[in-house]
Amino acid sequence: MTKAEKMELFHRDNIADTAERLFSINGIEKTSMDQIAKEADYSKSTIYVYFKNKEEIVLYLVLKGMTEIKNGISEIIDSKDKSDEDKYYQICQVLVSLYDKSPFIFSHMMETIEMKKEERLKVPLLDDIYQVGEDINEKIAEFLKTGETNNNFKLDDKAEKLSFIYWMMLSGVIMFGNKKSQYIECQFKQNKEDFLNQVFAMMLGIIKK
Amino acid sequence: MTKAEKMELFHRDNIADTAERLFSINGIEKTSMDQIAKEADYSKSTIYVYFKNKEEIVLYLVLKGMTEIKNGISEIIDSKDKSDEDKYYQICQVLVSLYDKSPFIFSHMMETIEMKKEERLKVPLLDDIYQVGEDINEKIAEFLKTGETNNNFKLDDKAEKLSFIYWMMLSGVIMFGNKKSQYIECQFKQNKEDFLNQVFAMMLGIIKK
Amino acid sequence: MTKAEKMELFHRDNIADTAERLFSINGIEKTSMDQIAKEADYSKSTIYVYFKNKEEIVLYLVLKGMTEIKNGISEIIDSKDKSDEDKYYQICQVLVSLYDKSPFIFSHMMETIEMKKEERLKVPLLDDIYQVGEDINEKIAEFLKTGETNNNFKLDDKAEKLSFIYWMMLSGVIMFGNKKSQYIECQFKQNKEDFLNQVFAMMLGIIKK
Amino acid sequence: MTKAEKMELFHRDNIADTAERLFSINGIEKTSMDQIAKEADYSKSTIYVYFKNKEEIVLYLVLKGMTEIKNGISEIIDSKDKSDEDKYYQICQVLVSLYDKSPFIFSHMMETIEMKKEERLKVPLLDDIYQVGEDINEKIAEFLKTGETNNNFKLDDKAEKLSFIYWMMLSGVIMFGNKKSQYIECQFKQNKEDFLNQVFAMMLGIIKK
DNA sequence: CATGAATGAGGATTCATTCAT
DNA sequence: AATGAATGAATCCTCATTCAT
Repeated sequence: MTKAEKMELFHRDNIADTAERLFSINGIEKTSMDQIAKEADYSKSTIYVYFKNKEEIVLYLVLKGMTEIKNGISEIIDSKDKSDEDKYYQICQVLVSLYDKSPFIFSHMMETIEMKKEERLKVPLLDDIYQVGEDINEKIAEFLKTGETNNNFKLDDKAEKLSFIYWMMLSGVIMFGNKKSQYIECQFKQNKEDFLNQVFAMMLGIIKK
Repeated sequence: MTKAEKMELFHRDNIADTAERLFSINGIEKTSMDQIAKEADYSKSTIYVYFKNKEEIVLYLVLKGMTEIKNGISEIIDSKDKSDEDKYYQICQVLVSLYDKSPFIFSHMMETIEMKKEERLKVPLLDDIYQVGEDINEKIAEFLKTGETNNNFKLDDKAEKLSFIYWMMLSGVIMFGNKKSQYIECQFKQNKEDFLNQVFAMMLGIIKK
Repeated sequence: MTKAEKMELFHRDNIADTAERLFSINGIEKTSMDQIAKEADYSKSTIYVYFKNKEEIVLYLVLKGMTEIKNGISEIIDSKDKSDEDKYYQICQVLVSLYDKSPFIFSHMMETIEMKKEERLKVPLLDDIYQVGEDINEKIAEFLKTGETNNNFKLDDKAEKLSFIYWMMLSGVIMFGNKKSQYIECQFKQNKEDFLNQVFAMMLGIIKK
Repeated sequence: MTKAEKMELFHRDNIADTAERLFSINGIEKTSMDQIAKEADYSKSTIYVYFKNKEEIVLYLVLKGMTEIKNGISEIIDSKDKSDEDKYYQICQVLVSLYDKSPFIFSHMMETIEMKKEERLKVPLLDDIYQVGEDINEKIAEFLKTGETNNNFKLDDKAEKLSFIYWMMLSGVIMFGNKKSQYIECQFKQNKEDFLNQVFAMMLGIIKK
């Protein structure tokens, strides 16, 4: 990595981090490029030097967030001294943490995916995001298979598909649970964290032997 | 209902239906009042005669959609000649149908809920929507309890809470499943409907005795 | 006056009174015909049966207000048992009272006057307003002349002109004094009424012998 | 002052001057941002680069106008070779001139004043305007006191209060006199200027010894 | 006589993006 | 490499007024 590349990365991260903060507080739509520029202490045009447009900032952050998840769950899955059940709950926690930091990434992860690689390549980062998504799915699939081998899980379908199903249920539940946290507290006298853990447990029941 | 009220309702529905179509295609934010007016063949100002603002159109549609769900599942749950399992799958189908027609309602149902009634009452329809949501939850809770009585289900927690958990899982899964339908078809060689039914079955497993 | 005319007058006053209230609270520009109609409990179109447009309501009220002034000060001036000085202060009070009730009339009285009678006649009521204005001026002029005859006032110019000058000073001072009432209270520890009376006294000094 | 600041000032003044012209002709409310932009030959959005909103243009002009008054009358009051009476009439002329250029400023000066400094600070320029207003009042008060010392004036109250009273009378009279200039010419066969000077003379009589 | 219904014509403000320097 | 300057294109919403019934 040349010095120039390092500088570039530095600035991109600088900008992206600021954007992440603002997106998380006010949402993507209600965060203007002006705000990002001002808050990150760059001129608005400079933002456009490092990112082609607003969407690219979003995608950059999504890629970053998903990579974090990938690394987070990989580490958990690859660790030797944990039970499969522990691993499962820790994977859930990785997602919960990401939501706490960058809720808007979840909205993006729930969006339509472009299946034609050639189309994806037209938008910078889009294909990378797809790949990381696939990596995550494979990693979880691997975890499920290992669990089955270990006689902890019982899979009724292909691991890759089950992995995807878990992914979608978890994402949906975490997003929903966070949005409705007030409702949950009022109605069930239970904080969001406990509630989510209860749901995670129920979901685990599906494959637990 | 007087003739005048009928006319009013007619126009409101006319406008709302057009909006529903546009919201479903382009999303709420990217649908402008101009578009709705043009497409519904009213002048822009006339739209404002029937709806106070854009949000009211959205809420009108959300209320309508949720009321449809409520009625749909009530009918199913109250019917005498169906097994509890059949009822469950049919409830799922009600949600699936609504998504097909008005996906944006799901986005709204996943949004934060205002818990202070006095605040809800400030925005027309908001409290009605809340009430219908509660009705739906209660109805599903009732269904779960009956299922338990019938020895078909085994509930590990209060029916109302389980009802809510099912609600959020179903909503999340349907939304996610639809957004990712292409992915599902490509990866798992399975159409969206079958896929969703498989997930519904897995979820049923949680409470099935 | 036929019954029909009585009805017409009744409705006009009904509407105008409501408008007066709203104009006084929110100003003319910020009061919409919708509001007037709703508040007066007529349909919006009915308003247009009794008044050609919004401006006519304003003019109707201005005419009414100015006629009240005219009558008020005429009564004072024509009364036998008051000193000229008392009469002066009472005239001032008539204006003060009108401002309290209908501040917006003052704004109108300070507006440009159309001098060509043929032009005035094109807008309903405009010429009537002009005439009442003239009447008021003449009445005050008469008062000043009597005061001079009584050896209470000393006029340095024609009474009609002085009358107009007093009219403009009084109007300006009352309007200004009301708008700045908070400032007056804070800076001079004096309530608006006392302050205005002090100014009226100073102004009286100009002609007092 | 850097070149950039100069440019900024140049554009602000460019825009403000155009607005001033339009405001003077058609009034503030009836002048649209579109008009200002078109007339000043900027794009509408560019206007918003230099002014936050329409109100800020108004306040900018009000501040400018009042500062002009302040400087104008300060210069007059501080000059050594004029009689107090001359100074008085020249001060009146400063106001008359401002009205000729920017009548709408007078309307603003006659509006309610926000007395809570914290509230004023929320709107850019508002507090500055207040301060300049105070400066003007103090300067006139100083003039009155000097006149008293010089044995030319006889003050019956505190100079600051008299200063304010003169201010309000003058503003009111100039505004009224200008609006009614046609009436004055027709009725009294006298041009506006002479008429106003006559009124100024009468007003001077109040404090003249 | 009263009005329900409909609308044309604005109007303020926002913001992502471009481009010359 | 960084940015100051400028803007085109939207977007939501308001309201006085008309007209057929």
